[in-house]
Amino acid sequence: MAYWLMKSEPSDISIDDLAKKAAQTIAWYGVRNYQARNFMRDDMKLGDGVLFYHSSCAEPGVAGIAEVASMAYPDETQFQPKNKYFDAKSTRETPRWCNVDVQLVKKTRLVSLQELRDHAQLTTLRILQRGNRLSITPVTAAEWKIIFKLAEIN
DNA sequence: GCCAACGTTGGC
DNA sequence: GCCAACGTTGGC
Repeated sequence: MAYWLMKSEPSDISIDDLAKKAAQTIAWYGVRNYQARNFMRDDMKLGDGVLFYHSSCAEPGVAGIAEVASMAYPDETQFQPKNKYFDAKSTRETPRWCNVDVQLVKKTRLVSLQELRDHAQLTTLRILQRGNRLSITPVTAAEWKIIFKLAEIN
């Protein structure tokens, strides 16, 4: 079992939006970075743990726990000409982009970016590294355990 | 809105 | 295949 941190802009899809979806599940569409895509396509497995992270907002941080709910499959938005994620170079025969489904496990208190930064044992967390912009990053079991516990403290 | 950091594109 | 220009990300 692997663990991941997945960024979402709450103005697009927040943890509360996810909670309102059918089966509290969404397709993680819109990833247009090869490294992030490869994580979904090559490494994600059903049941992998996901830290649902709010980015580009007033209070960036981990907002809840989710899990990988499907294996990767073609991202539908790449085929939709009016969609902002449309990719003219992608075809049904050889799709370029894929996504997994992500299902909410539970909303937690917000574990802020600052709190993550301040934690002595989280200095290795990928999103805290200088210049990291990847929207999907692996999380170690040790990091997961720490953040999971932090989120539990209400 | 700024800006640092990084990824992608495309001319050569 | 190099690399300058450009676009995007995301915290502040």
